[in-house]
Amino acid sequence: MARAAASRAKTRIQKEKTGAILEAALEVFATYGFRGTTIDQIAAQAGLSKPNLLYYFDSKEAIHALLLEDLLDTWLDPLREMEHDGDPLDEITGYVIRKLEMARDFPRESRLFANEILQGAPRILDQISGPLKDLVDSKAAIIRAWSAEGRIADIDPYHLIFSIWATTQHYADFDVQVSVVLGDKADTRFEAASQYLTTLFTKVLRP
Amino acid sequence: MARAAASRAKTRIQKEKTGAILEAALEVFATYGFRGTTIDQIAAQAGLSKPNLLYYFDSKEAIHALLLEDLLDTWLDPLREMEHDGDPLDEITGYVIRKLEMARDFPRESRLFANEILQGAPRILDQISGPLKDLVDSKAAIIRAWSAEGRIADIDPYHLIFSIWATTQHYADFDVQVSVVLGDKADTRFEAASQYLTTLFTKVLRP
DNA sequence: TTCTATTTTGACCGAATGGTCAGAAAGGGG
DNA sequence: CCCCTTTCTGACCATTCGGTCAAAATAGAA
Repeated sequence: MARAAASRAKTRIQKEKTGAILEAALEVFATYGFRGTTIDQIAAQAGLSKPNLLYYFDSKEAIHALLLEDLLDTWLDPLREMEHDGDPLDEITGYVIRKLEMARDFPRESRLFANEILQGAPRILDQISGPLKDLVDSKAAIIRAWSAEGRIADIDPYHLIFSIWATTQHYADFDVQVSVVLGDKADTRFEAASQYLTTLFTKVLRP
Repeated sequence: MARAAASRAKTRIQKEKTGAILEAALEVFATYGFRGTTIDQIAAQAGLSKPNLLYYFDSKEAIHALLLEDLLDTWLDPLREMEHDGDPLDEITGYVIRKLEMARDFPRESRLFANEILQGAPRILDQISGPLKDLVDSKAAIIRAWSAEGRIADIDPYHLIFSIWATTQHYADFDVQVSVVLGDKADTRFEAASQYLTTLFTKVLRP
């Protein structure tokens, strides 16, 4: 059967096909959102017939839910790495760089997340108000401590984090606009962004 | 008839109904994107029957196109106001503030734009590579001139503009996330953002 | 009040969509 | 090669979707 989200594939074919389906679904969901995506679209992208796809996943929701679950699992890893030990400036600019690398290497995941939030995050609201908020609270406390110790400037840690999210994810979510505006400089946009953002946050944080 | 986009309403009823339709469509398109939105949804939100809505607009595309046209017309106004005369720092932080006010007062317009870009901007690509790029190029030249004159720091004007767009629009497009993470501080998020972003860009631009 | 132009509705249509199912076609261990 | 399991397909179904149309209801100027 392989129904019920094919929780984790067993046979060779199951691994291949579920992988292809998730890959295809990520592409389509990231572009058109949940409601704007059709099963036929995903199936075509994955090179399967619709009934064949539905042999591996019970429904469109099931695919989307699995993608979101996998995403949320790794989405916050870069932030988790930021620790109180070590140089504050290095920790924060390191986080910025890791986040920018994620925008470069996993733009579809970034767009999937953006789409979900734009729709009001109906399926992941509890993940945001739970684990995500908790993590941000704990890291905000670290940043506040650094400020109190005079090791970085005195700034609002929450809005600092928002501005890191915004500036880095922008290069994934708004890539079309960024590339068109940059014209022939578009091919080096991530190197330029890396340098620009490092400078930006260094200046912001300097005590 | 009132067909063909009802270019500009004549009768009292036409003004009321086309206004209600566009208002409702903005709400729904901004949340679900073009393909994720149904005519019935817009009609219900506007308090009309579907055939009645289609009496005022030829198609779903027609409504969406008119919304985007109106949006693009005013979307870049805050940037246009930035001029070479006047204090560079005031000009740029003023732009940041105006952009943030737009995020606060017109979040649906911001989300509509975000949705369109996420989908690859299929309907407004020529607007972006044309007027938008031209405007950005001209303002980037002004910023570069300010840098050359030593009146602000030497930074990449394009990525500066991107970071302004990203940080301000974030408060509209990701409002759900921002509000949840801020918790009981959410009600003052725009005042706090205004202060934070002013500080941020002031530090970045100081020579 | 009358009369016409405007507005609204219900009934309808073809296509698309999410999903099912019985059976045919492979896979692959023994 | 056999035989059971896994995989795949075409045909089908109910619902939703975008959109049409003729006719009924309503505005509102004269």
